[in-house]
Amino acid sequence: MEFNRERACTLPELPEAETIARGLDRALRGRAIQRVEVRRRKNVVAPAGRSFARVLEGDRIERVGRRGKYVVIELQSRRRLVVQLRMTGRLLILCRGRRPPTTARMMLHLENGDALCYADVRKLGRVTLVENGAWDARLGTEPLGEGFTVGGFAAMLSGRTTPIKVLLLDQRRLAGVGNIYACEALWAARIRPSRPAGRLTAPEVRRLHGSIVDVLRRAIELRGSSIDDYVDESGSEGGFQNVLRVYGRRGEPCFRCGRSIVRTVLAARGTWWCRNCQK
DNA sequence: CCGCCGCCCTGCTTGC
DNA sequence: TGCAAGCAGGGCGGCG
Repeated sequence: MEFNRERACTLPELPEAETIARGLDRALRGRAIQRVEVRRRKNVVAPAGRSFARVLEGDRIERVGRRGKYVVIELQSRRRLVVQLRMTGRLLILCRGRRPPTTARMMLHLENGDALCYADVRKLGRVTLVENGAWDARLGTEPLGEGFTVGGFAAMLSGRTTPIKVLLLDQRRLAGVGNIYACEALWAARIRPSRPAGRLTAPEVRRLHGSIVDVLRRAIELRGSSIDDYVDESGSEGGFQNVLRVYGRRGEPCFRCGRSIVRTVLAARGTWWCRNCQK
């Protein structure tokens, strides 16, 4: 593994969810679900009074997409499987006959003999079966969607005293940015993570908006960041961990000014930044 | 509406 | 060397 820095977890965020969703869409489009195996009930959520397995069996996967950090498996019945990977969740395609890992929590056995496996060492993730209607009402703007404008972003920050980094992590405002990409975007925009959100100047807001979009796009191109746990649907690591500018780099020189990167804690999250060039 | 805290979890790191 | 405690952290429910 090339990434060998101080311990900092990989949390599947928007670019990782996007990479997984694209891979699953290619592999699973049109496949029928023959049998559903729930290996750990707590990681699976069904609508009240419904059996998760019974509802899904016989349905067909129409496409796989993403919303924020969630992977969304859309079914022919108009139902959806919403997968929240949290810290260590993985969605893996197991080719016919391949044994699932011991951390497998849920399996969809498909008609061609392959299986989709939800695995999760720490058991914090969830697979939720959604019957119909909007499930994502509490999720905010998609940072790579048309709705994410400089003006909209400025309005989101306006009057808020919350540290800007805490606001970037709030999924009800912006859906998909997690700890890695919040740190990276703030470094790129030269903004101190603890700055009250509402006090950013207009040029800073514009810069940060651009950095968020840029960092997420580049991370998707490199198929996400793999630090501890993240792998895509085929078990391959991403490449963005090799181009991180601040995340996990405590004590190492800033790529811009050469000063030592520091780690502080903000809203109980490790925060890496440069004291000299992030103002 | 807002902010804060504890919980869920396991594995790695730290300290004695 | 061994073992226990501490830490990591996204989302959510509860509280003030």
